[in-house]
Amino acid sequence: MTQTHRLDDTTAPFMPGPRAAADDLMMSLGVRMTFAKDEEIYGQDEKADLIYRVISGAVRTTRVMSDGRRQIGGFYYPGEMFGVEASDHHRFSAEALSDGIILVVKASALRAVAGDEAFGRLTWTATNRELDRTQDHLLLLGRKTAAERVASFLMELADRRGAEAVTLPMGRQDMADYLGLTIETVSRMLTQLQSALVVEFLGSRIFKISNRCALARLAD
Amino acid sequence: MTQTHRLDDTTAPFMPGPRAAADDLMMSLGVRMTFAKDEEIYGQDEKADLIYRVISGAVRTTRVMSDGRRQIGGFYYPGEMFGVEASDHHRFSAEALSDGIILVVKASALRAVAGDEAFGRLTWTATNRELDRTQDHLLLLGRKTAAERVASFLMELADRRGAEAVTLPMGRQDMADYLGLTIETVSRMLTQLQSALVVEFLGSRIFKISNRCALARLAD
DNA sequence: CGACGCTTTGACAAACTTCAATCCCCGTGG
DNA sequence: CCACGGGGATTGAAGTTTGTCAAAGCGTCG
Repeated sequence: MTQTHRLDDTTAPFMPGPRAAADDLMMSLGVRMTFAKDEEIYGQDEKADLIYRVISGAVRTTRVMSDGRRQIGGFYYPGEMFGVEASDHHRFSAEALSDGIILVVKASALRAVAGDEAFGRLTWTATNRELDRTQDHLLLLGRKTAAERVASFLMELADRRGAEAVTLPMGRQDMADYLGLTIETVSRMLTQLQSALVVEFLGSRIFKISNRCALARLAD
Repeated sequence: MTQTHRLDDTTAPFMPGPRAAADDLMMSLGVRMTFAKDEEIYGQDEKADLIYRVISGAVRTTRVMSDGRRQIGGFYYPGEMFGVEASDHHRFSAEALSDGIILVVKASALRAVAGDEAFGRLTWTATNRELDRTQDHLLLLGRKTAAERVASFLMELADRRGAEAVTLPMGRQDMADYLGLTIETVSRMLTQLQSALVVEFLGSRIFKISNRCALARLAD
């Protein structure tokens, strides 16, 4: 979807475009916390009274079944909010994909300072974007083939990060758990996309889209 | 919205559970409309300025890919609200599963009468439940086997309808499109559950849970 | 009764997973 | 500086699950 904020891996507080007041307040009220790779930011069923925003690094939300099967609900990149689930407890856990910095704000404090209305707009927007992405994800998992899933994933990532050469902040296992596949299938689809000259990999974690139309077509 | 529906002026039917003020207002402000089986209630990308509630019958929300593959986002039963997506356009279309009556309210009118706060609570709750269900659905589609998907589906339906013998308001194709399977696989899993004496079918559209624990275990 | 639509069943094919081996990148230590 | 080691990624072969195609069963409604 369209980003209201430009993404920036540096900790620069600059954000082009108009910003809501609650947004600024969040930056000034919040506490910056560092997280190591794979460190848990919050756990499933934990009380959800904090709001988070990625400053640097990236985040995944996951849910795990009793036998260890894992589903990743989403990835979050610098400038994006997460953990704003409106019920009182989290339904996914959140972990850092890499070492990074997360802005943490107490929801009640933000509400008190920003006012009900601004706070409501902020959480409403976040929840809404969340629902939107989850619904796209639903179609991907329910009805797309492995090739389409991988193509969709690369496409969305490239759109969200908006760079020429995109770095994957996650390994194959995380991609697989997001796409409902295995790492082997993900790997095979990636080589397939390279053979078709649709994307080019310059290392296992960095790629460039060679043929955007073809990729869009494959993603459907 | 098409203007070809006649309004139904039957008086408010039975509604289980406690109700909020905005809830009552919705019932009195809203217009009851009848829909025929498979009739569209709203379309994808249509403007979302109305709020809906099932009075009788049932509803599905669907998204269709260009080549016809279809994903059902959810089912809605009497007493449940739908169409409260917070962005300005619907991301799924909604259709009647069977002939039925839908309460339709203009969002802005409800807000004006109920007040911002009550209205906010109502839509917040609805959106939240929606996100909750969608996230469960995500895990189902991403990581569950065909047998687990069908078991989960029967389980959830039975819980939501809360009756001894539950009637399936939809055919196999709708179940398949919700579960990310084909009708044949759904059918096979259903016969498998019957052979295992977990559920009992008294016709293709009505079932009873014979062994709740076993079903819960299979659903994971 | 007969036709139609939906469901079930069977045989086969395709997609994806599993298991296992190898490769490759990258950091570490000699 | 280069060899070594280790973790993640890729590839291959075989297996399993699910999809496809086709036919038969079942129920309902004229």
